[in-house]
Amino acid sequence: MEQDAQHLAKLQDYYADHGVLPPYSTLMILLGFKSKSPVAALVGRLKLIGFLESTPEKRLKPGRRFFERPVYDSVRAGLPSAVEDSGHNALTIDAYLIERPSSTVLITVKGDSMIDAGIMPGDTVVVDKRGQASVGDMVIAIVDNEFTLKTLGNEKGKFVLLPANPAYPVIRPKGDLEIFGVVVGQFRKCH
Amino acid sequence: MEQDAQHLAKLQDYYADHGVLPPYSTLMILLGFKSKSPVAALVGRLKLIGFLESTPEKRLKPGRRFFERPVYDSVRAGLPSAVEDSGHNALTIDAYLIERPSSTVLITVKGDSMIDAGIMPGDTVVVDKRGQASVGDMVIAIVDNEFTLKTLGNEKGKFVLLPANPAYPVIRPKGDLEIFGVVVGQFRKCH
DNA sequence: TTGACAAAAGAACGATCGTTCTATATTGTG
DNA sequence: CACAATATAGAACGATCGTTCTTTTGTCAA
Repeated sequence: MEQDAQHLAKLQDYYADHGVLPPYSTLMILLGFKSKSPVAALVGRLKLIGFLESTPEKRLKPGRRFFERPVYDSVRAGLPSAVEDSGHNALTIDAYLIERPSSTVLITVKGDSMIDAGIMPGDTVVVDKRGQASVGDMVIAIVDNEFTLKTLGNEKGKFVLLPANPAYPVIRPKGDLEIFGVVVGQFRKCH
Repeated sequence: MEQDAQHLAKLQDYYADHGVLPPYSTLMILLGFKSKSPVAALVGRLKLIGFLESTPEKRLKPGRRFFERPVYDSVRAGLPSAVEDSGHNALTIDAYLIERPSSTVLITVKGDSMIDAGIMPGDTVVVDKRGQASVGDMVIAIVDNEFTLKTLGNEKGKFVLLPANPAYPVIRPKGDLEIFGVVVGQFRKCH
């Protein structure tokens, strides 16, 4: 159906508002139907293409592609509002940023020592917890019992922590360097 | 009850897995009860303190505080396992960055004209499609049939587009200015 | 050991769920 | 305009929902 995209959009907004998908009866009103039959048909279609699923208790739940968003290029190539698109240019942010969920944590950034790397105070970084890193990686290191976000560098065979802000000094650990994890992504909300 | 915290944690995990809260019958099994009464009591308690709510259809839904997570400073507070938080209130990055799914699209950034605003080439910005914006908003404007990412400014009563990079000029549209949407978030994958 | 209280088990209730069927309305086509 | 194909309206179904009640079990204090 042609309207499926709009109906799906309403469903997604409803979920964003309420944290829950509505039952058929509410869905019926929400979409402007006067009976449940078209709702059942719509749900069936959205299930087939992966936007909805059913729980074992026969309730509606978000499907695999429910959180996908369309991706535009900077060059305006028309209006790809197509939901029926096979998802070639659509992605969910979580799946994109997080490759190993079990070892991934999020850390809020304090300070502007990495500002030249495009990481600003208040940003959240996606960190893959692992004790080892390579030179050039952006890492969360533990210095003086605090988390520190820096780029891992090498100076005369020893690891050093490089800020991305000329106002900050290079950190040269006296003993060995404890690495908490490697930064694999970053995100920020504007206001 | 003492165990309420653990039960709530199981509920939160279940929601993170399924995107849905379970009915009492499933909840009963999930929490290890053999009847629904203790579940009803637990739900009642969690509702009182704002972690759960009921929909008009009498279904369970996440309450105001359901997505709360403990906030830690970047000061390492002892337990490395307790660090797994970001300070924001959502279980998924998608839900955190996207408030209006139906009008939200993602646009990949080309060029470094907004680099001082922490937006680098290759980043993806989260854009809420709307034709109107306020001075100071970061906007996607349409100039010469291409998307342009700039801050909306005001100069002698006329809208202008301000880059966040001294190497770029201020854009002063001759006619009227077409706004595609407002940037509400940004994210980036590191390699 | 006994008694008092709290928590859980179990059963029963009307209401609402999602599904499915037929009947009616709408649309497109020749 | 008439007909065929679709989509929606409406009604009915058993199943499951969340609630509430009574009964049983468990726990601590006297």
